[in-house]
Amino acid sequence: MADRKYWLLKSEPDCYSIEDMERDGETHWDGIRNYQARNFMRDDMMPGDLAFFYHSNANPPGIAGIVEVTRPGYPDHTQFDKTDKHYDPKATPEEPRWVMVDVAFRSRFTELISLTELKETEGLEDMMVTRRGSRLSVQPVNPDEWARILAIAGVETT
DNA sequence: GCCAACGTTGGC
DNA sequence: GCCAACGTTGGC
Repeated sequence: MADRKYWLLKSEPDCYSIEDMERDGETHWDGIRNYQARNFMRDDMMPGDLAFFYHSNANPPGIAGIVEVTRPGYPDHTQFDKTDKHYDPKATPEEPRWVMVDVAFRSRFTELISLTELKETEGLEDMMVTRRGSRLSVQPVNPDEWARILAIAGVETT
């Protein structure tokens, strides 16, 4: 797949971990409430794209595995649900504000690649996640960075 | 728990 | 449109 794109998706393992992802097999990536992240999901993520599953707010934080996008952006149902933490009173089904994608489990790394290790790896200096203060929860990853990280993980191909 | 680095909100 | 106040993210 020549035009496949690569991503990094953050999730707090206390909330939803790579183990949960492996167990579920597939899930909605809902609850994203940041416009830049939304735009990536709405405009750029396509089925077949691959993403690192990143554990944030974790000890240690880092990349835990890989998921594949299986459905492109569509309205995030939690924005309409008054009982949901991510309810948005300004969103309507006619004019939804937030989107989600579906992702499927692909692999879980034998060992998590910690943020410290990412920061120490040559060639990853420009990744958003290795830069201080980066809070974006959906980030593009370039093919070179993707390959370098797979090499660390000891994964042959994906 | 602290706090830096944001993004959002709302008064003006 | 400016910007201060506030809320959130997320490493440490």
